[in-house]
Amino acid sequence: MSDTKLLLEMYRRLTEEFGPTGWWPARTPFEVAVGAVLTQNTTWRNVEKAIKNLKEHRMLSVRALSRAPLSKLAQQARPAGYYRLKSQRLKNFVDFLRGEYGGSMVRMAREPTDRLREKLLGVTGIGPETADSILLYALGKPVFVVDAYTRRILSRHGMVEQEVNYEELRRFFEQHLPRDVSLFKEFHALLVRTGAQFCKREPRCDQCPLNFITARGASPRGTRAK
DNA sequence: CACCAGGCAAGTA
DNA sequence: TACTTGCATGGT
Repeated sequence: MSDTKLLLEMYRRLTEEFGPTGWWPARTPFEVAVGAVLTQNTTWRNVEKAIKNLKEHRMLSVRALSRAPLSKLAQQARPAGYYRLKSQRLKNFVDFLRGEYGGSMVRMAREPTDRLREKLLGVTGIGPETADSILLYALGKPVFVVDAYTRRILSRHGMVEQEVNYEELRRFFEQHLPRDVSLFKEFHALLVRTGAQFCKREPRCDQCPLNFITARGASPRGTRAK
């Protein structure tokens, strides 16, 4: 089976299992970007608390985040973990957004995707996954987001090498899938959902909707991605 | 109690 | 370039 067919079959089964996820949950593109920073190496559950704090203190806007003292921002970001780092990273992003695009996500979205991606990666605290999450989920650009679960799931099923780097894995999806923003959004969300439920340190591959993949040297038991 | 979560940058050799 | 370490709360 071709990689394309296999990926689409994975997607079909995951959709069948979980239905549409509707990810990313946020009211505005800016809120997506804030969430993307806060969720670095952190469960969404903890991020929700931080977002809620920011909302309750009316700090979830470009202006408010820009004006707020770092210490106050850090206080609200606390439940998301790494809060001193992340509050500074939010500041970095907002400074960038204001400096380059007058604080407008809409204006930022007009930048050609490749160039914008490079510029986002230049902001301290925004790495590949955070940049791509902003591009895809906040701005609707056709960029596939890769994360730890994506790598773990694909390598465990023998579809890529375990040591595949971020760019290679991203290209794998973008080359083998139709260039469809809704598909990219939903597929990545489903991979995370599946990973979180079935692919943790004690994998439950017998219950995983992806366990139909057996013909590619899959070694689902005991293989840890890290 | 130990371990880990949807990363990232900075330091070392 | 390749590897290591710090960052931090909250859930299991």
